[in-house]
Amino acid sequence: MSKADRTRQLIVEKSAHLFNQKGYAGTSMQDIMAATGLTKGGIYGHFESKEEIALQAFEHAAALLLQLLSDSITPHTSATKKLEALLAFYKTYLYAPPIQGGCPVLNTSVEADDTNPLLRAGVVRVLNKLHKSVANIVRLGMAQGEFRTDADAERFAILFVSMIEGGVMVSKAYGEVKYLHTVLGHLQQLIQQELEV
Amino acid sequence: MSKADRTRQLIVEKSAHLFNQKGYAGTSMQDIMAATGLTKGGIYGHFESKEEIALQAFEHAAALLLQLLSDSITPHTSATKKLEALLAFYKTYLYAPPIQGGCPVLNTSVEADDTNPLLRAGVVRVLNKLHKSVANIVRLGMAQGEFRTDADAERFAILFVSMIEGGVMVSKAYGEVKYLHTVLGHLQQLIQQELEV
DNA sequence: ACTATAAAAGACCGATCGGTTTGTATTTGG
DNA sequence: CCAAATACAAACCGATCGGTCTTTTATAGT
Repeated sequence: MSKADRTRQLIVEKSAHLFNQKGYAGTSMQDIMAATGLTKGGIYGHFESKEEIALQAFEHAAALLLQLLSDSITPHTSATKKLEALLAFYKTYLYAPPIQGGCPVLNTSVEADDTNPLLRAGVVRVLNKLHKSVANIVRLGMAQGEFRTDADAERFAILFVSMIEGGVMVSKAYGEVKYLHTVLGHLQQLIQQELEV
Repeated sequence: MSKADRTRQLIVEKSAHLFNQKGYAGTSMQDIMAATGLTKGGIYGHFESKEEIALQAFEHAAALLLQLLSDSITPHTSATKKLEALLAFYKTYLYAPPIQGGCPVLNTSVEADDTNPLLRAGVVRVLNKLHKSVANIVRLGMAQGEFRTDADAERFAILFVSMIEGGVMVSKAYGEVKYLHTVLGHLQQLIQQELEV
């Protein structure tokens, strides 16, 4: 890994935390300089604009999240266990978030949906992956005979993702995990009542 | 209503739309000047800082939302009808939002939870009101014999609010109402399955 | 209508914004 | 180990940031 690549990665990782906590407009190049220990010359040698850094930072944060989710579900063969692994992941999410500042999809979406088409497009791509991930698990459960054959995988995936994002937002606002945990509890119940045979 | 009061209100109303779409950090005094047709002198005669405007703008947006929700539920006596009126309100929410830019609670919460304690405190207060509103309807339904006496009003309120916020966020990201509608459909189902006798 | 008062305009402030440029270190391939 | 290439520091740029202040204009009570 070349020096340039290492520096690029440093910038992306450090600014991912900044953007996720302070937002795109709320994060200045000064913030990125302080977090990386670099000067403007060093940063703009690798990126041509603050926006490009923000896009890369979001991609990094999203990739990390998707990787952790993937790591959670792959050990299990049972679809129920896979879904429960996702719930377990989010149960500790607010205590030890991979990127400080909460869910990058939620944060970026709310700031970018009316202002930044490129970031918004990135959010949509990640949301699609999340939906597909969950829906695929449901379909696997149907194929493995764990879940009802008339289950609606897409609908369940939408409920799963929306509810968790909502729970994360409310819990972050309050600074209490109770709200997210209530939502996760309901999702657990939903798996049993709507999916399992 | 004095000239000063009218101007204050103009500033609050116009900037509520701006902050809700572009965020606190993303909205400049220039934006507020352009939206109100006033100059800095005219604005800072009524507010002492941008933050004070943002706080008032959030209170205004939240009060408007709570008023519209109240207007939706008061005509009905049945608790089921009241809850369904809330669902109906959110069914058209993204088409004709009272304040452009989506849910002010969601938007403000996501930007402020890590950066602005005063705004975050406002968010918590509004979320409490929303939760109480829904929980009170559930308790009314229990008292009126519509809902099971063992229903958990607080838990239902948390699910109600979290799911809608999550649905709004995902639908706004996609620019499609499908996601919010799926969530609203599930809530309708939840009323029948978990609440009604 | 007149006058005391309040509201708004507009110039102005230092600080900071994102971004560029130039010179100096520091890598890196031969 | 050396030279061409690259990475970074630091000074610098115009524009814009939030906010102040003085002056002019408009409002309100009498």
